Amino acid sequence: MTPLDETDKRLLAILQAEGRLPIQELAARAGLSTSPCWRRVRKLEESGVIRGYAALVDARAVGLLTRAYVHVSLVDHSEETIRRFDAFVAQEPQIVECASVTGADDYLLKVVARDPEALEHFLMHRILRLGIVRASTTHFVLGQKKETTVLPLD
Amino acid sequence: MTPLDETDKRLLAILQAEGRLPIQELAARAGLSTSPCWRRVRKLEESGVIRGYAALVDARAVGLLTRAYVHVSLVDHSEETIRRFDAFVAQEPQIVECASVTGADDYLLKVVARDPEALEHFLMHRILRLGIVRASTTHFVLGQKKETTVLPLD
DNA sequence: GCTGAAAGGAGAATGAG
DNA sequence: CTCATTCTCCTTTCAGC
Repeated sequence: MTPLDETDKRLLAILQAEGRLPIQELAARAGLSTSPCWRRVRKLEESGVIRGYAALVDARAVGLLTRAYVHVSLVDHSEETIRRFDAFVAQEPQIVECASVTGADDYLLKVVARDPEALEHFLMHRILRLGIVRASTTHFVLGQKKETTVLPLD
Repeated sequence: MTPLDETDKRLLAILQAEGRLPIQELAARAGLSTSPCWRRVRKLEESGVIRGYAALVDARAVGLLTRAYVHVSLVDHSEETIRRFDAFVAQEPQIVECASVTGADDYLLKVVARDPEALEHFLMHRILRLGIVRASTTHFVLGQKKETTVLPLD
């Protein structure tokens, strides 16, 4: 848990954009040689700063043309209700984000689907039929202006 | 643009979870040998189905403890206003998601910050001071239940 | 801590069957 | 798709700054 120095941040910035870059090139771009570069990356991985590596798939190319943000309120806040909702979210691959949030509603979900009809069907038949959702408000995405996995590192 | 077969989908599913897996292991897990596996992956990359590879960084580990979703309405919908807002979003690394959405507001942003104060400061001094935001509603994230880059592939 | 070099082994990438 | 081959890159260890 030792804080990141400027070199670590440079490595992370590069790897966030190009996760498969060979250590040699990474080292060259960050201005150090391969041995310490390799050691640093390994440390970042082991300490959990780098949670993993992922291929980023284009949603359109796999036929997922529709997405929406859905505000959700539960019927109550018993342990059992929350547990069931969490389990549902975890197990449902169409839900790609879920956070409990401040405001009038309990959760904000991000849902992907093939088309608006499929999304509506998912809302009606999978979420609302759970029997634990009191109310929901859906915001369909008209245009995705930005969507990045890159976090700012000051 | 040829549609994905089951083997492609299996490769994508694996690579979405482990983007740095060696081709040999990937091939073994998907049940084919290395050459055709490598060729398929290359095709997926070139055709844009795989947009790229990224190291996933743990937000907490780099001191980003706070995030929020922000609904935003612009003062007007002139080309100039929209252009300025888009440019701002694109250039601002703390904004990790931005979509224009249906509903009462124009945009929904996802913003990350060091702490709630830094987030409030970002909203007040960077977004609202643009002079083109009419109204905004902020939902602070209390708990991130799910956050994945993995898309469902049917 | 860092660099540079060097070595063996692993994996990427291609061509032919 | 399999097989075989070439060549790049990874990974480790050493030396020395």
